[in-house]
Amino acid sequence: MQDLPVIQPQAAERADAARNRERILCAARRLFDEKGARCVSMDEIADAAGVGKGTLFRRFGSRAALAHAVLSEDEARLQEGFIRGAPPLGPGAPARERLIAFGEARLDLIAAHSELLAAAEAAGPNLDSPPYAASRLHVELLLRELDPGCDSELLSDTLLAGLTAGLFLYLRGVRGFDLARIKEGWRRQVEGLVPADAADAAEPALS
Amino acid sequence: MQDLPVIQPQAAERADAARNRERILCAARRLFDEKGARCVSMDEIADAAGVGKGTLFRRFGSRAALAHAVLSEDEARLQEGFIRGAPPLGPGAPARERLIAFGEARLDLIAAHSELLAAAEAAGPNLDSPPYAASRLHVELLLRELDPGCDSELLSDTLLAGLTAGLFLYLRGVRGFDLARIKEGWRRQVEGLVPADAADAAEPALS
DNA sequence: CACAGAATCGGACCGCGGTCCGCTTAGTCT
DNA sequence: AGACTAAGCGGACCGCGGTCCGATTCTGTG
Repeated sequence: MQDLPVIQPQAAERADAARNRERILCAARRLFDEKGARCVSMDEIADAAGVGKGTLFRRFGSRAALAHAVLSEDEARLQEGFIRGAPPLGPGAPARERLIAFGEARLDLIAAHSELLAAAEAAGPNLDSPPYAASRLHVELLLRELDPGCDSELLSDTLLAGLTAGLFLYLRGVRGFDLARIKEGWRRQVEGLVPADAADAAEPALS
Repeated sequence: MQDLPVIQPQAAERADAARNRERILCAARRLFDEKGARCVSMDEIADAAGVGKGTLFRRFGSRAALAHAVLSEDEARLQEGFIRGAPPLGPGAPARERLIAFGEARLDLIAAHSELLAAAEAAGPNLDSPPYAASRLHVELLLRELDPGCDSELLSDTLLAGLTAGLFLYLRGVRGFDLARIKEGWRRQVEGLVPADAADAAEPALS
Protein backbone atom coordinates (compact mmCIF):
# COMPACT_ATOMS: atom_id res chain seq x y z
CA MET A 1 0.00 0.00 0.00
CA GLN A 2 1.37 3.40 -0.98
CA ASP A 3 1.33 6.53 1.08
CA LEU A 4 -1.91 8.38 0.85
CA PRO A 5 -1.50 11.14 -1.71
CA VAL A 6 -1.45 14.47 0.04
CA ILE A 7 -4.46 16.52 -0.85
CA GLN A 8 -2.63 19.83 -0.83
CA PRO A 9 0.35 19.31 -3.14
CA GLN A 10 2.01 22.59 -2.25
CA ALA A 11 1.59 22.05 1.48
CA ALA A 12 5.34 21.45 1.84
CA GLU A 13 6.06 25.09 1.05
CA ARG A 14 9.13 26.26 2.87
CA ALA A 15 8.69 28.96 5.48
CA ASP A 16 10.70 31.60 3.62
CA ALA A 17 8.86 30.80 0.41
CA ALA A 18 5.51 31.41 2.07
CA ARG A 19 6.77 34.63 3.58
CA ASN A 20 8.00 35.86 0.21
CA ARG A 21 4.77 34.93 -1.53
CA GLU A 22 2.88 37.02 0.99
CA ARG A 23 5.30 39.92 0.67
CA ILE A 24 4.99 39.87 -3.11
CA LEU A 25 1.21 39.75 -3.15
CA CYS A 26 1.08 42.54 -0.65
CA ALA A 27 3.49 44.77 -2.55
CA ALA A 28 1.78 44.05 -5.84
CA ARG A 29 -1.65 44.88 -4.47
CA ARG A 30 -0.36 48.13 -3.04
CA LEU A 31 1.53 49.26 -6.13
CA PHE A 32 -1.26 48.27 -8.48
CA ASP A 33 -3.79 50.49 -6.83
CA GLU A 34 -1.36 53.28 -6.05
CA LYS A 35 -0.10 53.77 -9.59
CA GLY A 36 -2.55 51.93 -11.78
CA ALA A 37 -1.88 48.43 -12.99
CA ARG A 38 -0.30 49.32 -16.30
CA CYS A 39 2.27 51.63 -14.77
CA VAL A 40 3.84 49.03 -12.53
CA SER A 41 6.68 46.90 -13.83
CA MET A 42 7.60 43.49 -12.49
CA ASP A 43 11.00 44.83 -11.40
CA GLU A 44 9.28 47.44 -9.33
CA ILE A 45 7.15 44.86 -7.59
CA ALA A 46 10.12 42.60 -6.89
CA ASP A 47 11.97 45.60 -5.56
CA ALA A 48 9.14 46.80 -3.34
CA ALA A 49 8.72 43.30 -1.98
CA GLY A 50 12.42 43.14 -1.15
CA VAL A 51 12.80 40.10 -3.33
CA GLY A 52 14.72 39.15 -6.44
CA LYS A 53 13.04 39.13 -9.81
CA GLY A 54 13.71 35.43 -10.17
CA THR A 55 11.76 34.73 -7.01
CA LEU A 56 8.82 36.70 -8.25
CA PHE A 57 8.65 34.72 -11.49
CA ARG A 58 9.35 31.45 -9.74
CA ARG A 59 6.34 32.08 -7.52
CA PHE A 60 3.88 33.35 -10.12
CA GLY A 61 5.17 32.45 -13.53
CA SER A 62 4.02 35.54 -15.39
CA ARG A 63 2.57 38.97 -15.02
CA ALA A 64 -0.86 37.69 -15.97
CA ALA A 65 -0.71 35.00 -13.33
CA LEU A 66 0.33 37.49 -10.70
CA ALA A 67 -2.63 39.66 -11.59
CA HIS A 68 -4.88 36.66 -11.22
CA ALA A 69 -3.41 35.85 -7.85
CA VAL A 70 -4.01 39.40 -6.64
CA LEU A 71 -7.62 39.19 -7.75
CA SER A 72 -8.23 35.67 -6.55
CA GLU A 73 -10.15 36.83 -3.51
CA ASP A 74 -12.68 38.78 -5.53
CA GLU A 75 -12.92 36.02 -8.09
CA ALA A 76 -13.60 33.55 -5.33
CA ARG A 77 -16.30 35.75 -3.89
CA LEU A 78 -18.03 35.98 -7.25
CA GLN A 79 -17.73 32.26 -7.73
CA GLU A 80 -19.13 31.63 -4.27
CA GLY A 81 -21.98 33.93 -5.17
CA PHE A 82 -23.17 32.06 -8.22
CA ILE A 83 -22.62 28.62 -6.73
CA ARG A 84 -24.08 29.02 -3.28
CA GLY A 85 -25.29 32.60 -3.05
CA ALA A 86 -28.72 34.21 -2.84
CA PRO A 87 -31.25 33.70 -5.65
CA PRO A 88 -30.88 36.33 -8.29
CA LEU A 89 -27.31 35.12 -8.76
CA GLY A 90 -27.24 31.79 -6.94
CA PRO A 91 -29.52 28.79 -7.33
CA GLY A 92 -33.24 29.33 -6.86
CA ALA A 93 -33.96 31.85 -9.59
CA PRO A 94 -34.91 30.89 -13.16
CA ALA A 95 -31.86 30.13 -15.26
CA ARG A 96 -32.28 33.13 -17.50
CA GLU A 97 -32.31 35.51 -14.56
CA ARG A 98 -29.28 33.80 -13.13
CA LEU A 99 -27.41 34.22 -16.35
CA ILE A 100 -28.23 37.90 -16.49
CA ALA A 101 -27.30 38.35 -12.86
CA PHE A 102 -24.05 36.54 -13.45
CA GLY A 103 -23.07 38.90 -16.25
CA GLU A 104 -23.95 41.92 -14.17
CA ALA A 105 -21.94 40.68 -11.24
CA ARG A 106 -18.97 39.97 -13.47
CA LEU A 107 -19.27 43.40 -15.04
CA ASP A 108 -19.21 44.92 -11.57
CA LEU A 109 -16.03 43.04 -10.82
CA ILE A 110 -14.53 44.13 -14.12
CA ALA A 111 -15.47 47.74 -13.52
CA ALA A 112 -13.79 47.63 -10.15
CA HIS A 113 -10.51 46.16 -11.40
CA SER A 114 -10.55 46.77 -15.11
CA GLU A 115 -6.90 47.61 -15.58
CA LEU A 116 -5.66 44.74 -13.53
CA LEU A 117 -8.00 42.28 -15.18
CA ALA A 118 -6.89 43.54 -18.56
CA ALA A 119 -3.33 42.73 -17.58
CA ALA A 120 -4.50 39.26 -16.62
CA GLU A 121 -6.01 38.70 -20.05
CA ALA A 122 -2.70 38.87 -21.85
CA ALA A 123 -3.26 35.83 -24.05
CA GLY A 124 -6.72 34.98 -25.22
CA PRO A 125 -9.59 34.37 -22.83
CA ASN A 126 -7.65 33.84 -19.61
CA LEU A 127 -7.23 30.39 -20.96
CA ASP A 128 -6.59 27.60 -18.51
CA SER A 129 -7.18 29.93 -15.58
CA PRO A 130 -9.41 28.28 -13.01
CA PRO A 131 -11.69 31.30 -12.54
CA TYR A 132 -12.42 31.45 -16.25
CA ALA A 133 -13.04 27.73 -16.41
CA ALA A 134 -15.48 27.94 -13.54
CA SER A 135 -17.37 30.82 -15.12
CA ARG A 136 -17.50 29.03 -18.42
CA LEU A 137 -18.87 25.90 -16.85
CA HIS A 138 -21.48 27.88 -14.97
CA VAL A 139 -22.67 29.61 -18.11
CA GLU A 140 -22.62 26.36 -20.01
CA LEU A 141 -24.85 24.64 -17.49
CA LEU A 142 -27.32 27.50 -17.44
CA LEU A 143 -27.47 27.54 -21.20
CA ARG A 144 -28.03 23.83 -21.36
CA GLU A 145 -30.83 24.15 -18.85
CA LEU A 146 -32.47 26.90 -20.86
CA ASP A 147 -32.17 25.21 -24.22
CA PRO A 148 -30.92 21.64 -24.13
CA GLY A 149 -30.56 21.59 -27.88
CA CYS A 150 -28.11 24.45 -28.17
CA ASP A 151 -24.35 24.19 -28.52
CA SER A 152 -23.78 25.30 -24.97
CA GLU A 153 -20.09 24.41 -25.02
CA LEU A 154 -19.36 26.90 -27.73
CA LEU A 155 -21.94 29.53 -26.86
CA SER A 156 -20.61 29.80 -23.33
CA ASP A 157 -17.30 30.95 -24.74
CA THR A 158 -18.71 33.38 -27.26
CA LEU A 159 -21.05 34.86 -24.67
CA LEU A 160 -18.21 35.29 -22.21
CA ALA A 161 -16.27 37.13 -24.88
CA GLY A 162 -18.61 40.01 -24.10
CA LEU A 163 -17.48 40.06 -20.47
CA THR A 164 -13.83 40.77 -21.07
CA ALA A 165 -11.87 43.48 -19.33
CA GLY A 166 -10.28 44.49 -22.63
CA LEU A 167 -13.66 44.94 -24.27
CA PHE A 168 -14.94 46.76 -21.21
CA LEU A 169 -12.09 49.25 -21.24
CA TYR A 170 -12.70 49.88 -24.92
CA LEU A 171 -16.44 50.32 -24.48
CA ARG A 172 -16.08 52.61 -21.53
CA GLY A 173 -12.91 54.46 -22.44
CA VAL A 174 -13.01 54.79 -26.20
CA ARG A 175 -16.71 54.55 -26.96
CA GLY A 176 -17.85 56.24 -23.78
CA PHE A 177 -20.57 53.84 -22.62
CA ASP A 178 -21.29 53.67 -18.93
CA LEU A 179 -21.64 50.57 -16.81
CA ALA A 180 -25.44 50.57 -16.76
CA ARG A 181 -25.64 50.68 -20.52
CA ILE A 182 -23.19 47.83 -20.89
CA LYS A 183 -25.19 45.76 -18.43
CA GLU A 184 -28.33 46.48 -20.42
CA GLY A 185 -26.55 45.23 -23.54
CA TRP A 186 -25.63 42.01 -21.77
CA ARG A 187 -29.23 41.48 -20.67
CA ARG A 188 -30.38 42.01 -24.19
CA GLN A 189 -27.85 39.60 -25.59
CA VAL A 190 -28.83 36.88 -23.12
CA GLU A 191 -32.53 37.36 -23.63
CA GLY A 192 -32.02 37.03 -27.33
CA LEU A 193 -29.86 33.97 -27.18
CA VAL A 194 -32.46 32.03 -25.29
CA PRO A 195 -35.71 31.56 -27.23
CA ALA A 196 -38.59 33.05 -25.28
CA ASP A 197 -40.61 29.84 -25.28
CA ALA A 198 -37.79 27.60 -24.19
CA ALA A 199 -36.91 30.07 -21.48
CA ASP A 200 -39.90 29.17 -19.38
CA ALA A 201 -39.41 25.47 -19.83
CA ALA A 202 -37.44 25.27 -16.61
CA GLU A 203 -38.73 27.95 -14.32
CA PRO A 204 -39.19 26.23 -10.98
CA ALA A 205 -38.94 28.68 -8.12
CA LEU A 206 -36.31 26.61 -6.36
CA SER A 207 -33.30 24.72 -7.58
CA MET B 1 -5.10 83.55 -51.71
CA GLN B 2 -3.24 80.53 -50.42
CA ASP B 3 -2.23 77.49 -52.38
CA LEU B 4 -5.00 74.97 -52.69
CA PRO B 5 -4.60 72.38 -49.98
CA VAL B 6 -3.59 69.09 -51.52
CA ILE B 7 -6.31 66.53 -51.13
CA GLN B 8 -4.00 63.56 -50.61
CA PRO B 9 -1.80 64.57 -47.72
CA GLN B 10 0.62 61.68 -48.10
CA ALA B 11 0.84 61.97 -51.88
CA ALA B 12 4.21 63.66 -51.49
CA GLU B 13 5.85 60.42 -50.43
CA ARG B 14 9.42 60.39 -51.54
CA ALA B 15 10.52 57.78 -54.04
CA ASP B 16 12.90 56.00 -51.67
CA ALA B 17 10.25 55.98 -48.98
CA ALA B 18 7.78 54.29 -51.30
CA ARG B 19 10.39 51.77 -52.36
CA ASN B 20 11.19 50.92 -48.75
CA ARG B 21 7.54 50.60 -47.80
CA GLU B 22 7.13 48.08 -50.56
CA ARG B 23 10.25 46.20 -49.57
CA ILE B 24 9.10 46.01 -45.99
CA LEU B 25 5.61 44.81 -46.82
CA CYS B 26 7.03 42.24 -49.15
CA ALA B 27 9.56 40.91 -46.65
CA ALA B 28 6.97 40.89 -43.88
CA ARG B 29 4.47 38.95 -45.95
CA ARG B 30 7.09 36.41 -46.90
CA LEU B 31 8.48 35.90 -43.41
CA PHE B 32 5.05 35.78 -41.80
CA ASP B 33 3.90 32.89 -43.87
CA GLU B 34 7.23 31.12 -43.94
CA LYS B 35 7.75 30.98 -40.19
CA GLY B 36 4.37 31.78 -38.72
CA ALA B 37 3.48 35.25 -37.55
CA ARG B 38 4.45 34.84 -33.93
CA CYS B 39 7.95 33.62 -34.73
CA VAL B 40 9.00 36.70 -36.66
CA SER B 41 10.54 39.63 -34.85
CA MET B 42 10.53 43.17 -36.09
CA ASP B 43 14.32 43.16 -36.30
CA GLU B 44 14.16 40.19 -38.60
CA ILE B 45 11.73 41.94 -40.89
CA ALA B 46 13.80 45.09 -41.00
CA ASP B 47 16.84 42.99 -41.73
CA ALA B 48 15.20 40.96 -44.48
CA ALA B 49 13.93 44.16 -46.06
CA GLY B 50 17.42 45.63 -46.02
CA VAL B 51 16.20 48.54 -43.95
CA GLY B 52 16.90 49.97 -40.51
CA LYS B 53 14.58 49.27 -37.66
CA GLY B 54 13.82 52.95 -37.33
CA THR B 55 12.55 53.04 -40.88
CA LEU B 56 10.25 50.14 -40.25
CA PHE B 57 8.66 51.82 -37.25
CA ARG B 58 8.55 55.19 -38.95
CA ARG B 59 6.55 53.62 -41.74
CA PHE B 60 4.18 51.47 -39.73
CA GLY B 61 4.26 52.64 -36.14
CA SER B 62 3.85 49.27 -34.46
CA ARG B 63 3.83 45.56 -34.99
CA ALA B 64 0.03 45.54 -34.92
CA ALA B 65 -0.14 48.24 -37.57
CA LEU B 66 2.28 46.35 -39.79
CA ALA B 67 0.12 43.28 -39.50
CA HIS B 68 -2.88 45.33 -40.51
CA ALA B 69 -1.03 46.71 -43.48
CA VAL B 70 -0.08 43.24 -44.64
CA LEU B 71 -3.70 42.16 -44.41
CA SER B 72 -5.18 45.31 -45.86
CA GLU B 73 -5.83 43.69 -49.21
CA ASP B 74 -7.94 40.93 -47.74
CA GLU B 75 -9.69 43.33 -45.42
CA ALA B 76 -10.49 45.55 -48.37
CA ARG B 77 -11.91 42.62 -50.30
CA LEU B 78 -14.19 41.71 -47.41
CA GLN B 79 -15.27 45.31 -47.05
CA GLU B 80 -15.96 45.56 -50.74
CA GLY B 81 -18.00 42.38 -50.41
CA PHE B 82 -20.41 43.64 -47.82
CA ILE B 83 -20.72 47.12 -49.28
CA ARG B 84 -21.13 46.39 -52.96
CA GLY B 85 -20.97 42.61 -53.31
CA ALA B 86 -23.51 39.93 -54.22
CA PRO B 87 -26.65 39.47 -52.12
CA PRO B 88 -26.05 37.04 -49.34
CA LEU B 89 -23.31 39.36 -48.13
CA GLY B 90 -23.92 42.56 -50.02
CA PRO B 91 -27.10 44.63 -50.29
CA GLY B 92 -30.20 42.90 -51.57
CA ALA B 93 -30.64 40.18 -48.99
CA PRO B 94 -32.66 40.60 -45.78
CA ALA B 95 -30.61 42.25 -43.07
CA ARG B 96 -30.52 39.22 -40.84
CA GLU B 97 -29.07 37.07 -43.61
CA ARG B 98 -26.54 39.75 -44.37
CA LEU B 99 -25.44 39.85 -40.79
CA ILE B 100 -24.97 36.10 -40.69
CA ALA B 101 -23.14 36.13 -43.99
CA PHE B 102 -20.91 38.91 -42.72
CA GLY B 103 -19.87 36.91 -39.70
CA GLU B 104 -19.17 33.86 -41.78
CA ALA B 105 -17.07 35.83 -44.23
CA ARG B 106 -15.12 37.38 -41.41
CA LEU B 107 -14.60 34.00 -39.80
CA ASP B 108 -13.24 32.73 -43.11
CA LEU B 109 -10.79 35.59 -43.18
CA ILE B 110 -9.82 34.94 -39.58
CA ALA B 111 -9.32 31.26 -40.23
CA ALA B 112 -7.04 32.06 -43.14
CA HIS B 113 -4.83 34.49 -41.23
CA SER B 114 -5.52 33.76 -37.58
CA GLU B 115 -2.01 34.19 -36.26
CA LEU B 116 -1.36 37.38 -38.10
CA LEU B 117 -4.71 38.84 -37.11
CA ALA B 118 -4.07 37.90 -33.52
CA ALA B 119 -0.86 39.91 -33.69
CA ALA B 120 -2.89 42.80 -35.04
CA GLU B 121 -5.23 42.68 -32.07
CA ALA B 122 -2.56 43.57 -29.56
CA ALA B 123 -4.59 46.15 -27.65
CA GLY B 124 -8.32 45.73 -27.33
CA PRO B 125 -10.59 45.47 -30.36
CA ASN B 126 -8.27 46.71 -33.10
CA LEU B 127 -9.34 50.04 -31.79
CA ASP B 128 -9.16 52.98 -34.14
CA SER B 129 -8.23 50.74 -37.05
CA PRO B 130 -10.24 51.65 -40.14
CA PRO B 131 -11.19 48.04 -40.98
CA TYR B 132 -12.67 47.50 -37.54
CA ALA B 133 -14.51 50.78 -37.68
CA ALA B 134 -16.01 49.88 -41.04
CA SER B 135 -17.13 46.48 -39.81
CA ARG B 136 -18.61 47.98 -36.70
CA LEU B 137 -20.54 50.54 -38.67
CA HIS B 138 -21.83 47.89 -41.04
CA VAL B 139 -23.06 45.72 -38.18
CA GLU B 140 -24.55 48.72 -36.45
CA LEU B 141 -26.58 49.69 -39.49
CA LEU B 142 -27.85 46.18 -40.00
CA LEU B 143 -28.86 45.93 -36.36
CA ARG B 144 -30.64 49.23 -36.48
CA GLU B 145 -32.51 48.11 -39.56
CA LEU B 146 -33.55 44.88 -37.87
CA ASP B 147 -34.64 46.45 -34.62
CA PRO B 148 -34.65 50.23 -34.55
CA GLY B 149 -35.23 50.23 -30.81
CA CYS B 150 -32.10 48.37 -29.87
CA ASP B 151 -28.83 49.85 -28.68
CA SER B 152 -27.11 49.14 -31.95
CA GLU B 153 -24.04 51.21 -31.07
CA LEU B 154 -23.19 48.99 -28.17
CA LEU B 155 -24.45 45.69 -29.50
CA SER B 156 -22.35 46.02 -32.63
CA ASP B 157 -19.24 45.99 -30.44
CA THR B 158 -20.30 43.14 -28.22
CA LEU B 159 -21.34 41.07 -31.21
CA LEU B 160 -18.03 41.70 -32.92
CA ALA B 161 -16.26 40.52 -29.80
CA GLY B 162 -17.26 37.07 -30.98
CA LEU B 163 -15.36 37.53 -34.24
CA THR B 164 -11.93 38.06 -32.80
CA ALA B 165 -8.82 36.23 -33.92
CA GLY B 166 -7.80 35.72 -30.32
CA LEU B 167 -11.10 34.06 -29.49
CA PHE B 168 -10.96 32.05 -32.66
CA LEU B 169 -7.52 30.67 -31.88
CA TYR B 170 -8.73 29.72 -28.44
CA LEU B 171 -11.89 28.07 -29.70
CA ARG B 172 -10.11 26.15 -32.39
CA GLY B 173 -6.79 25.44 -30.71
CA VAL B 174 -7.67 24.95 -27.05
CA ARG B 175 -11.29 23.91 -27.19
CA GLY B 176 -11.02 22.06 -30.48
CA PHE B 177 -14.05 23.44 -32.32
CA ASP B 178 -13.92 23.51 -36.08
CA LEU B 179 -14.79 26.39 -38.35
CA ALA B 180 -18.24 25.11 -39.27
CA ARG B 181 -19.26 24.79 -35.66
CA ILE B 182 -18.07 28.28 -34.86
CA LYS B 183 -20.02 29.65 -37.79
CA GLU B 184 -23.10 27.86 -36.54
CA GLY B 185 -22.61 29.49 -33.16
CA TRP B 186 -22.45 32.89 -34.80
CA ARG B 187 -25.66 32.25 -36.71
CA ARG B 188 -27.35 31.22 -33.53
CA GLN B 189 -26.18 34.30 -31.71
CA VAL B 190 -27.40 36.61 -34.44
CA GLU B 191 -30.74 34.90 -34.79
CA GLY B 192 -31.25 35.24 -31.08
CA LEU B 193 -30.27 38.85 -30.84
CA VAL B 194 -32.87 39.91 -33.36
CA PRO B 195 -36.42 39.21 -32.23
CA ALA B 196 -38.10 36.93 -34.74
CA ASP B 197 -41.02 39.29 -35.32
CA ALA B 198 -38.92 42.38 -35.84
CA ALA B 199 -36.67 40.44 -38.17
CA ASP B 200 -39.19 40.44 -40.96
CA ALA B 201 -40.08 44.08 -40.56
CA ALA B 202 -37.62 45.09 -43.25
CA GLU B 203 -37.38 42.28 -45.73
CA PRO B 204 -37.58 43.93 -49.13
CA ALA B 205 -35.88 41.83 -51.80
CA LEU B 206 -33.66 44.72 -52.90
CA SER B 207 -31.77 47.38 -51.03
C1' DC C 1 24.65 20.32 17.12
C1' DA C 2 26.70 19.48 12.84
C1' DC C 3 25.79 17.91 8.38
C1' DA C 4 23.94 16.98 3.72
C1' DG C 5 20.79 17.65 0.25
C1' DA C 6 17.40 19.97 -1.77
C1' DA C 7 14.44 23.79 -2.24
C1' DT C 8 14.82 28.61 -2.77
C1' DC C 9 16.88 32.89 -3.84
C1' DG C 10 18.55 36.85 -6.64
C1' DG C 11 20.53 39.50 -10.01
C1' DA C 12 23.02 39.15 -14.40
C1' DC C 13 21.36 38.20 -18.73
C1' DC C 14 18.39 37.74 -23.14
C1' DG C 15 15.40 39.10 -27.00
C1' DC C 16 11.68 41.84 -27.81
C1' DG C 17 8.92 46.06 -29.25
C1' DG C 18 9.59 50.72 -29.54
C1' DT C 19 12.19 55.50 -29.41
C1' DC C 20 15.76 58.93 -30.55
C1' DC C 21 18.77 61.73 -32.92
C1' DG C 22 22.72 62.80 -35.84
C1' DC C 23 23.66 61.77 -40.69
C1' DT C 24 22.21 61.08 -45.62
C1' DT C 25 19.67 61.96 -49.56
C1' DA C 26 15.87 63.13 -52.74
C1' DG C 27 13.41 66.88 -54.55
C1' DT C 28 13.33 72.02 -55.63
C1' DC C 29 14.50 76.59 -56.65
C1' DT C 30 17.81 79.71 -59.05
C1' DA D 1 24.79 72.35 -62.37
C1' DG D 2 24.91 73.77 -57.60
C1' DA D 3 23.11 74.63 -53.35
C1' DC D 4 19.51 74.50 -49.93
C1' DT D 5 16.05 72.14 -47.04
C1' DA D 6 13.27 69.04 -45.16
C1' DA D 7 11.99 64.24 -45.50
C1' DG D 8 13.88 60.06 -44.74
C1' DC D 9 17.16 56.87 -42.78
C1' DG D 10 19.41 53.57 -39.50
C1' DG D 11 21.40 51.66 -35.68
C1' DA D 12 22.52 52.65 -30.85
C1' DC D 13 19.69 52.77 -27.05
C1' DC D 14 15.80 51.96 -23.51
C1' DG D 15 12.69 49.47 -20.38
C1' DC D 16 10.08 45.56 -20.29
C1' DG D 17 8.72 40.58 -19.41
C1' DG D 18 10.89 36.45 -18.77
C1' DT D 19 14.98 32.92 -18.05
C1' DC D 20 19.16 30.89 -15.95
C1' DC D 21 22.34 29.28 -12.81
C1' DG D 22 25.71 29.83 -9.07
C1' DA D 23 25.20 31.19 -4.27
C1' DT D 24 22.31 30.84 -0.26
C1' DT D 25 19.41 29.43 2.84
C1' DC D 26 16.05 26.06 5.20
C1' DT D 27 14.87 21.55 7.17
C1' DG D 28 15.06 16.59 8.30
C1' DT D 29 18.58 13.33 10.09
C1' DG D 30 22.50 11.05 12.93
